[in-house]
Amino acid sequence: MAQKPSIPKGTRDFLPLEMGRRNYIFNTIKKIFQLYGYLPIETPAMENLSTLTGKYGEEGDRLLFKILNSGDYLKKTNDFDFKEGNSNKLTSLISEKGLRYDLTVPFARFVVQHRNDIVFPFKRYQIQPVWRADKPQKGRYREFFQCDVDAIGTTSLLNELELIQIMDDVFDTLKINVEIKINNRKILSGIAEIIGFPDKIIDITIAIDKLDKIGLENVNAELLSKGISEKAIEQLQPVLNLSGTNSDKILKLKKMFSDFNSETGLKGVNEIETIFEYLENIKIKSDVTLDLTLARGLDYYTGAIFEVKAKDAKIGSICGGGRYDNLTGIFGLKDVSGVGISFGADRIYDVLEQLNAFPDYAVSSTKIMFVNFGDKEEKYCIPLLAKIRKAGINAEIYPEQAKMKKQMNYANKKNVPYVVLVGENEMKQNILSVKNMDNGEQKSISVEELIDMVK
RNA sequence: GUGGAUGUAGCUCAGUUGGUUAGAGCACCGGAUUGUGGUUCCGGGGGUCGAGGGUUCGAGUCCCUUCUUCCACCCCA
Repeated sequence: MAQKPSIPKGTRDFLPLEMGRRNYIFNTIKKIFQLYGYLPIETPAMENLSTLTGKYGEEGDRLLFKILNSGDYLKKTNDFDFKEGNSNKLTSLISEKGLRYDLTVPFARFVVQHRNDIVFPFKRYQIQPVWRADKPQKGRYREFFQCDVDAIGTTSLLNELELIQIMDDVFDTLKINVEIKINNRKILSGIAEIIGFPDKIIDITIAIDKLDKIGLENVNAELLSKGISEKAIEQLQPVLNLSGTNSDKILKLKKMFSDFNSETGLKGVNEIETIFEYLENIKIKSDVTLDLTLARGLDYYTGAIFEVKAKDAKIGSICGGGRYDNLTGIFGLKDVSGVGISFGADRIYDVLEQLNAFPDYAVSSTKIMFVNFGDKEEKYCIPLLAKIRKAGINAEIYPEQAKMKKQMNYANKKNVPYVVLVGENEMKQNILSVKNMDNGEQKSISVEELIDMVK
């Protein structure tokens, strides 16, 4: 019985047209990464679960795709495990591998494992799919591509600057208007410290991250429900209402942190200030704004955090990242700081589609097609084809001796600009009848002339 | 994980208060036209009406379950 073909929820097939467009995105990103001296690496689709779990917070663990052990995957379990109903424990017994959730954690693992084979500071880029067991919706897929750039083994803020330049370059080249938001985890820590709830930093950041979405009142309500005192929330208000230019904000924050003697907060502000100082000397097309409500959920960020939003399209962030001081520590390599960002290729695709901003790039497909008239003609055409291909021109011969109409139709649908007809007459005279599919004109020329014409 | 909408031909969709053999456009295949495509005309193939169960003389249509896709929340690229 024929079954209806389908693919898993949240995954997609890509047609040739879509692949052309996707490659346009990947190629521009890749080119810019290389321009800044980053080198490519790849890591496997699956990692040991021990590498992945606990790195993305509770929510992240839930979204990990786990792979069932091969063979009799139940052999390590017993009746008690099932009766107990502890699915976390059960999972560890039947699954030891999972699909990667992002490219940053596998990269940290990679750095530790290959520390003797790479040169520090190590600048790498990586363009590969990642998987999340999320519920799919607009701009959210279960399999999607991330394009990561990270510099690891250096605390220099020049890296942060470079990443901003890369973001600006990429979106300028792709012609997407964006706002680059920047913040610093140390500032957020400083604030949590000042208001007396340093342990609640995660709850606080998640709440204020929602400010532009749910409004000030709801944020305050959420903070209260997370056990933050009213007095502390009161203290937080000037921060939430912080406005003005980037330098205004920096000045106000500086004052606040020195008044309250918060070393961490001050350090964060200084970092931000340095980055903005760097930016003064170069041209950046995108808006770069200091946004204190930018929190980002990932637990491992310790310094700068970035997020990019498209101004003219309604979709989540299309790029994000930050600095992590101790990601390699979990794998046994201490004191290696890194910073990186990740471009969401699939969302960028959606934005470009919404904006109708894909260029009319030349699809690199067949330029010349030979019509197939019969056995004798086939044999005559084969060396001609070889010659054309040798000259670097994409060419093909219709593989069957089908009706003219069918062959012409094929060429037409594939947008082949030139069709070559070689029958008895042409063979006798040693010429080709070449039809221009745009205007329908046809002329008799030699192979050499054809090559010159198409080249 | 929570809530809402959705599903009819390969695609986009009609289908009356439940009533004969479920339709259209596009796409596909063939012919008009055996060495000339994109236009036109004529013809043709294609459906477990998402799946399973129920109500009914009778279900694409009503009810239940389940799955898919989309949207919102959570979270995120």
